[in-house]
Amino acid sequence: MSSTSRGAKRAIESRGTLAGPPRMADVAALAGVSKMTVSRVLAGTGVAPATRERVQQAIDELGYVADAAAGALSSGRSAFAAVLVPSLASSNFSDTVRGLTAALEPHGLQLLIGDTDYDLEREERLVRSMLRHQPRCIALTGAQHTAATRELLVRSGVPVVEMWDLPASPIDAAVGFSNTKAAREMVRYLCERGYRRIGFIGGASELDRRGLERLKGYQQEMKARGMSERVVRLGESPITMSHGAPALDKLLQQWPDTDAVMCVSDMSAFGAIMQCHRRGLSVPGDIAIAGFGNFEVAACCTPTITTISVDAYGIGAHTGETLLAALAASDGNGAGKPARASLRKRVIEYTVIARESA
Amino acid sequence: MSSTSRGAKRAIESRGTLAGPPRMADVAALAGVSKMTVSRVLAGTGVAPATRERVQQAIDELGYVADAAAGALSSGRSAFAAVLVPSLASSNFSDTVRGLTAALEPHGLQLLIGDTDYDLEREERLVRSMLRHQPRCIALTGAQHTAATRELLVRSGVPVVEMWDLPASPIDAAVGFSNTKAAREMVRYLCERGYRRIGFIGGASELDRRGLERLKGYQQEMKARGMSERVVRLGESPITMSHGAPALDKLLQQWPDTDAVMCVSDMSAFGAIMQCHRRGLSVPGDIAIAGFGNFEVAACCTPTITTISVDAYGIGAHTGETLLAALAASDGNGAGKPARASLRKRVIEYTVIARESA
DNA sequence: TTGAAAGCGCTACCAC
DNA sequence: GTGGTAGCGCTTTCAA
Repeated sequence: MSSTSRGAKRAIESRGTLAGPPRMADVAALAGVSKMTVSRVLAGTGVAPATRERVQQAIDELGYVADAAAGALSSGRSAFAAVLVPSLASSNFSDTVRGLTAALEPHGLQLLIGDTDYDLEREERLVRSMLRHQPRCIALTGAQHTAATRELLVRSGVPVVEMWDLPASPIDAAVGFSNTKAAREMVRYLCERGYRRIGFIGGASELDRRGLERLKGYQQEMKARGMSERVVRLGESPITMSHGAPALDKLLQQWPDTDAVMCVSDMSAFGAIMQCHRRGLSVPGDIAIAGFGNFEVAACCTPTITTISVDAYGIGAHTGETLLAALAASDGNGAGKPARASLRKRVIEYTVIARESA
Repeated sequence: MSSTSRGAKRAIESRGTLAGPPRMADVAALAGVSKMTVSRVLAGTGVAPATRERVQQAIDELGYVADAAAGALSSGRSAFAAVLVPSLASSNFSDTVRGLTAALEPHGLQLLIGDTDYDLEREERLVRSMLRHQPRCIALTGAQHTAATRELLVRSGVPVVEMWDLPASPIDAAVGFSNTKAAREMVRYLCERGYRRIGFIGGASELDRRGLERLKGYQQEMKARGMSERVVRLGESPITMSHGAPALDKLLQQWPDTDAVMCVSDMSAFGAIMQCHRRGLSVPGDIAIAGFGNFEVAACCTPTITTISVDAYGIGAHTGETLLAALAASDGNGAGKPARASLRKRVIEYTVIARESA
């Protein structure tokens, strides 16, 4: 656009030489109909079969691709749905994104995916950036957000679902489970198996809220049973496989008689188990190790890892359904009731998967 | 918009009662300037400090968020960059996406991320869908696409980079490496270590093109050395951890004297190693096992896995830079030279990481 | 079933 | 440094 003015660009086109991609008007001209008819063909609404055929041919011939920005501007509604996850690298969250995609894509929604990197400030920036595209709905991870993020979200009037947690006061709605309760359940499981000197391995930073919730659950249940805590926190959250080994070493150094370890995730549990192998400790003979999340590695590793299974894909799928319901509700109303009014909390089940390691 | 007409909506607003989110005109009115000045403040161009201050206050007070669709339509350029990867669940590809994000986000580009699920038809649908949003540039994975995809891409005039491979005739440019050569290098490494009866474990389907390239490399090098092939293909590509165990069993059943196994990725290598543990085979004492990709598990597992390290993040980062260069070039030109003209192939280095398993 | 006109919210362009 | 005007490409609305 540096050498051609707006007017000039169209002028060229009207002379038959296309400057840039074809527009709806070009399709209309080629098919001998009005723009409106082309628009109707694209939308799949009331056009005579013969006309539709001609228009479709013109579309194919020109390789026409409708401009979504213009459509969104004109109709007042985009086809975007925004999703924010802490990390795309975690299979847990990528499964959630897959679930969301499966639910929303068939309804013509295009996902705007963002990776917050476990950073609330970055989440705020991403929310602001995504809001510029007028998404129809938003899915966030977790209950923790900056005040500005909440404000932006509330003001946007767009239905919001928070995933992977059950916030006390959600922005609109939530689809998740109590990480604290789930962790308590794992402690209970270990106790039933006869373990009493149970340690916990988790990350050192405050970034991974769900990890902190799990630690809290461990602490609550240990306290309730009058057992003393053995907590090792090490590495930037969320800790990965490679942190498992040093964390196990530190735990055994501080409390050598530990008979079971509960890890904040299967990743660190795996690292810890590998370290046990290196130290010549048998799992669970010498020490039991449990994980969280039921990642693939937990089922493949030797010994297989006892863990808590969470339906990550289901969280995404349910979130998608919840969001769709909200959109349908707001379409039905006289634009008065906001979409979010129809949203509710939805609790996702989790289960302890007993395997070889604990 | 079901009960209020377009005109009515604005009319309400002009009476002071906002129907819907604030617009630029509302900000302008509140700040006592024209829309253009607000637009300039947002763009960060030539506005007197005092004016800027007032406008910013109005923006904050109203919680104004500019509409990207309107901006894109008016300026003729969106702020989108499209990325298509086969799977978000693979840390390899999510690292590539992170690299792309790091390169493009600082330039104000918003990533449109798509997951093709290793499906070329789905890739075509996603490309079509993304093209509707007029992305400034596109990054795809692999060299294989449907004819329609190529046509769509070429017609769009948008710079395209294909990642993770070095296509013979790229659409525009490529950032990747030869998976075939890399695999040959691993065979050579194993030979240097004295292994001769080398097997290969990979997926059964044709979906994972890069996996097939690696198989080809194995076959080429084995043939060149006059060694006979031992190939097990099992499971939907890309095969994961859980396929490693049955594949190893099958390989040893068919060729019991195998002394080394090269796996299509670290995932299957890990599964194979775990199966060796179960069978009481020592790695590499009884059998050597090598992977591909240098995933985290390769460094954490016991024994640590010999593998080929590929800079997945770097592929994304370089792709981002390549794309940015193309955009800058097209901005500089008199809109004549298309952006893609300045694109070239870029070869990414890989190295064999010698670890314990082979 | 089809078309014409108006306008969505913003930015390029040119005046001042 | 600032404002007015004219669209960007599409869909809504209403008339034929």
